[in-house]
Amino acid sequence: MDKGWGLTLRDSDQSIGFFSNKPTPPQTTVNSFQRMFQGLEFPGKLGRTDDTDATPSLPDENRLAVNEVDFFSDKKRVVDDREDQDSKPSTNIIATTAINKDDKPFTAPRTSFNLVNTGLHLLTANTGSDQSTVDDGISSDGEDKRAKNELAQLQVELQRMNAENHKLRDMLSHVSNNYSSLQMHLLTLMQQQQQNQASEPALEREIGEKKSTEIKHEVGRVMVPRQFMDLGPSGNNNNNNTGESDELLCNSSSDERTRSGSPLNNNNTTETASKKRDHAEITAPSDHENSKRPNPREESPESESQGWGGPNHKTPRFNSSKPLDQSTEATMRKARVSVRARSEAPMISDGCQWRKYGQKMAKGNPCPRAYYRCTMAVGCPVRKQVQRCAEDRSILITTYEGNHNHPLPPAAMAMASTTTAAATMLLSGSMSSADHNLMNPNLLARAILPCSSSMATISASAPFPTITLDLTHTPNPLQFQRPAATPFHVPFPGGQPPSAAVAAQLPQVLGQALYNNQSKFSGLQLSHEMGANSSHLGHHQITQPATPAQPGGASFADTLSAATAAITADPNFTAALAAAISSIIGGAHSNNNSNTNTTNNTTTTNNNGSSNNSKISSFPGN
DNA sequence: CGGGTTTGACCGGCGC
DNA sequence: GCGCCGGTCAAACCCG
Repeated sequence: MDKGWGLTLRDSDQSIGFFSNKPTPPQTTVNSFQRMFQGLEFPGKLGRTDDTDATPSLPDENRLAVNEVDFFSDKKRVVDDREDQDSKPSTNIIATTAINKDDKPFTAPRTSFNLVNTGLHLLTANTGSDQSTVDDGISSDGEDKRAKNELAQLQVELQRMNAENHKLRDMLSHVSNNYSSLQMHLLTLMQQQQQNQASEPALEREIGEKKSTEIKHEVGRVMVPRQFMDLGPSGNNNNNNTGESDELLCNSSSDERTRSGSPLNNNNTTETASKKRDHAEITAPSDHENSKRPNPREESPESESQGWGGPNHKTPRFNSSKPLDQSTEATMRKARVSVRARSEAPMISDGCQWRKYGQKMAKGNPCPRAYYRCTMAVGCPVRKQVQRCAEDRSILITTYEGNHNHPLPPAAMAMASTTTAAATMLLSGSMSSADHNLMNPNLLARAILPCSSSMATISASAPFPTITLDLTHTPNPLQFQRPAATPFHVPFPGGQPPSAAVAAQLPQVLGQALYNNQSKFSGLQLSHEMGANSSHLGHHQITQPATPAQPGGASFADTLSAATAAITADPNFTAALAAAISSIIGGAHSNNNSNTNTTNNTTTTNNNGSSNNSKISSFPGN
């Protein structure tokens, strides 16, 4: 006897019903559905995974009695534990259960639901022997027992599904990160190819014929930014300097370094850096809580090699057995992303979890400098320094280093993307220490970031390449001329000092801007406007709307105009800024969905800052 | 009690 | 060689 059953999702004014005229309905009571759905995630519509034609029509014999129960009549909301849950419309679940005239319980095979948008697989728990009845509110003891059993089953199933959901989410994050890495890899290669074609003459003019050959050699090497996720050891790190780029971007993987047994080393590297630690430490990076280590100096590789650099970074653990591959880490200069923002809070929110591991009084600044390391994963090499500006203590300076070696929540991807993008760019500009003398970093910076202003500076000539986002100044739109020796500037649309919360998002914006600009202009600028006109493009883009500067065909100036309009129209700086950046980069990656998402997300962003939930944009795949 | 913070000590590089 | 300084450690402490 066919028994119909149904489930209706009511989203706003729309009701989506799923009815089955399969021979047997799911053996689940309404209350079971309710219990099952409570606590589950319903970001989207509900569907069925069986091949049943979900027609609302029921066989006549099934239309005997219908109980429609609002699962959430108790006003309990289904809480999506994901970060973006707030932005999702609430969905009420209505279960429509058809029963027999005589209220006999259904006998049903195991029927599965799919939460379409989430991959959640929802199975109605039942067994052939455990029959459930429609809960009419009047339960006998036997029914109570069955209900309890069913509840237990459902809870177990729910836990299992939640675990599966988490696993799937993690997998998705992982895949996304890998995608990002690969894309950056590709773009970097493309850029380098274009640089080879376009910039070498300029470089040769600039640095001389003799050294240009070295640069050609260098550029010809694969400077592959491997970051975030471990993409495996670089295949051609035999070169003395190549490893640096790898290091900058893939040093995040402490595991990799551990597996490799030793850091990369550079022949050019003075071995004094590693002389004292040669014996150490190819130890397992099981630290995280290094405070419990008996020998603190034998800490995880990343923590050793990923010191903040400067005169003190403890990079070098020279392993003489691998002199070539390991050399780079000794000379590794850490790419840093420094964010200056006005904030009264002790720390800007960037979506990551940090553990403070030290505080020092830095010279020349009465404010102490705090040291944090990422604790979202064991052995994550990412660290940051937080210090207030000596001149203006309302300005908080946060400096990030390293790349996360773990999946990131959306809120944390902003900073991670930034550091990666900045590192990529800085790598392109700074290369190795040896080549650094040959390569004008600003030259490369111009190539990567044709727009310039006063909002961000890139200091590739520092001991450690650092990009500084100065979010405390009003950008000067007229400042587009960059003397070759001055730091390179990156403009940030928006004419007011953003809050720290916004600052937490801006690195993402910058990162994406860098990222996109890098790909967008690497060929364009270098090939067409390299050199004296390198600053022209940035101005041009602002002032001449007709510039067809985007591969996607859209006018860059148009997008900037739109950005300006967005900024002026929207008091919400975050949203406006995101819209602006989205517009700016919109054409760079026509296939980059994140651009679209940028705008979309922006419109729903809570600008106040709690940046964790606001996703200005996401790196492709990050 | 576990995790985070504080803070003095320590380490290592660099400049003189 | 020595001192300075940035970065890190880790025991003690704090807090929920």
